[in-house]
Amino acid sequence: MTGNANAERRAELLATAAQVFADQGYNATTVRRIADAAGMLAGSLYYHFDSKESMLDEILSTFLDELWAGYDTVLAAGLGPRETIEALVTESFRQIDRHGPAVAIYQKESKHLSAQPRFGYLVDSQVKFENAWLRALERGVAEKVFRGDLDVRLVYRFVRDTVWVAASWYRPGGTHSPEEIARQYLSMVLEGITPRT
Amino acid sequence: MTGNANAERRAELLATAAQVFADQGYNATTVRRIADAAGMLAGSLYYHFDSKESMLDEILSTFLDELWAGYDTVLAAGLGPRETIEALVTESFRQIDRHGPAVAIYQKESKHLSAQPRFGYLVDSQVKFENAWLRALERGVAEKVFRGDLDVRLVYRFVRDTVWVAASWYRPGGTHSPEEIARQYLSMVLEGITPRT
Amino acid sequence: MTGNANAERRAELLATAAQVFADQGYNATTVRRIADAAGMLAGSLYYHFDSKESMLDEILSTFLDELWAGYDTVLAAGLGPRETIEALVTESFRQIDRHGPAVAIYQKESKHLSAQPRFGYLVDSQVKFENAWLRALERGVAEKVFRGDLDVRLVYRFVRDTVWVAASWYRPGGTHSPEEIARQYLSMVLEGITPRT
Amino acid sequence: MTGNANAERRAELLATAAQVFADQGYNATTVRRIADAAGMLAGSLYYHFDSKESMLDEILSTFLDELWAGYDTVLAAGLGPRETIEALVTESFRQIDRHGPAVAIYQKESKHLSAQPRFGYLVDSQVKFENAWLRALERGVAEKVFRGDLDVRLVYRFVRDTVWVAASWYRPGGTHSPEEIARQYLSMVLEGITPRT
DNA sequence: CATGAATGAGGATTCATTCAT
DNA sequence: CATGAATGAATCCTCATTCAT
Repeated sequence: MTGNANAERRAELLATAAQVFADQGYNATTVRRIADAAGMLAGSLYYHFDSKESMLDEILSTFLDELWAGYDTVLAAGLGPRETIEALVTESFRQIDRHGPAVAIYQKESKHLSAQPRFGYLVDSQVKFENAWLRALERGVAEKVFRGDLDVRLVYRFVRDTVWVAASWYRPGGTHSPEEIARQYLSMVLEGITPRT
Repeated sequence: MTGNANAERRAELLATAAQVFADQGYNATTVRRIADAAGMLAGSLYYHFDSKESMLDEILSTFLDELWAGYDTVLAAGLGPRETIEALVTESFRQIDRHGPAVAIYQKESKHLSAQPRFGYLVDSQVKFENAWLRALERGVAEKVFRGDLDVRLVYRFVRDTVWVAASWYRPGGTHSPEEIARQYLSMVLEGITPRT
Repeated sequence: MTGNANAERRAELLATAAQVFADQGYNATTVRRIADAAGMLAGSLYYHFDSKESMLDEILSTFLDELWAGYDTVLAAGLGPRETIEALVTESFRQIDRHGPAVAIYQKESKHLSAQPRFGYLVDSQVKFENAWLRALERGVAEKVFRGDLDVRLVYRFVRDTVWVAASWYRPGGTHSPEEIARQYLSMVLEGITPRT
Repeated sequence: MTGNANAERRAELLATAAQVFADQGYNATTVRRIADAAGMLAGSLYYHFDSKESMLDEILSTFLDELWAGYDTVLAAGLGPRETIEALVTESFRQIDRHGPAVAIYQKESKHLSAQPRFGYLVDSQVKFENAWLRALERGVAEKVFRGDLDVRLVYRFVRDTVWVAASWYRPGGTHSPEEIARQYLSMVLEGITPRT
């Protein structure tokens, strides 16, 4: 059971760190601030983690692991293009609900982290991500469930950004559940904001 | 002409700084890096600017000034709600085209900068921004040119994010002009990505 | 006992810093020099103190606190004017003996430090000081134990300077004890250097 | 005549510099501040002077040259010990009147400047100064015009400090002329502040 | 597990100084 | 003579990290 207690403590500390990273930015966050928020001294964190960077690493990779668990299930389900997009969006909002800070960190920091070998998996994930979405969109265009007069790449970015940027303002426990937000988002993305005649 | 040369040099250096800030993040950017990119020594920058922070300040306030010049013209034109939204979006993409780095910096840093009194104007701008968009959307719903079954606040965030996040990937001089991108974005936002019957 | 060890270390470091400040002047003293004298690295001082200025602050305010503890006792004792002057001078030499460096720093730096709000207490102290001495001198003139043909303000400065400047050459543990020096100073100040007939 | 105009300008600039050095301390004074006070840019000062240090050097050596011109006249006049002391004190106050800032600088900075070879003359001057005063005092004790029960070295410091410290508060053009101040100081030093029977 | 104290590598900033114009 | 722009060394300070207790 010791290992379990240990794992719980780690998770707790990582949640604290993620919160602070998301609020202040990774670089602007001092180890001391994390330690303050965790009720210990800066040096003490090094009993649990190798470095500030390894905290960031663990936060991001844990998040991506869970994200892909969800995505892979969706992608393996053999859904039609529109249903795939709907399921991916819904899954994404669930991740934002669960891993808000991690998503926010990912948004802000992933671009310049990608340069470091240690964070190469960010690039891998992004490529895999792009492929999955593009394939669904292209299938949709081919099957005429999506419009064919738009640049697919632009549509991809549009949908992707539309979903993930929500992490910057979404707060768990608010008025709307992630599923409700996903529903409205999808409605806008799919139907637009002007009324259908 | 001396004042002019001076102003030009400042603008040049600020453009360089903005580029680096956008690439690496404000905190992660060292003054030395900016100086390197400008072909001078770190200390020399202090002949032109008071501090790293004042460079950031000047970059952001210059951008916001130009942005509002454009927006105010649109808002004063007495357009209908749909035309207002179209004009605001198009204007926004023009700003992204012209002030790409400044927009990217604004996206990434404005949240935690807002806390500092020096950057209070970021909050002011954001409030004014939100009011302008919300009013146009609400008028549109009232006049039935926009759907009434959606949470207006959510629509606002959707459109806002949709537009500005583009700064993170848009590169001036690419295949699409800002107006073309605006056109396609608007088409998606207004009509959705599924074909109308 | 931990708090005690902490306080002791602080006091030790402040004594070192005071020594260096007194020798080289506050501005000319680098943090590194203080650290060298304390046997640590420059950065390590910041574990104990906020800034170079806060070291100076603590040195001066500690000194003034002790000085006023002594002075207030004298002033509350209800002595006659001559005895008051004698006691103040003697007390001053004791402070020079104990806080030599602090006194020297006070002499050299107080004038331009007074401008800063943080060091406003230097002005307060100086005013209180002047009042105490002037009152004693004036009482002495009224009671005819001091000469009435001299400008009291000039006498005040004369006595004041005469005492404190001694800090610039006095070294504890020399031939004369502070009391012996006070005795000879008082003898000169009160009787002059020409023999009485 | 160009040399003359040149010399005047130099003197003017040095007076300005001396004022600022005296007010803020040599180290705390930036070349830019001096230039501001002189109505020019920092770089321009280097047309007139080699360095900030050479300004200080010229200020101090000019002062000491004039001081010794006066002192040497007094010392060569063959006066008695008391008259010598009186004349030296009076001459000193005249120097304070004329070279106030230089005297103040000398007081504050000479101790740590003495270490540098360039300012070796400060030590020479001080030694010569001490000899002159000690001789006069010792002659006075021998001739019984000064008290013999005091440590001569202490008396020397007492008189020396008493005189020079006045530079820290003396402002030319005030109520008292330098001669009047000298008169009252001498009266105190010679007769003390208690009334003679 | 946690603390307290220190390390040492930067990083922003200051400033005397130079020099082409 | 003076300016404007730049240099580069030095300074204060921060902060991730280490480690004996």
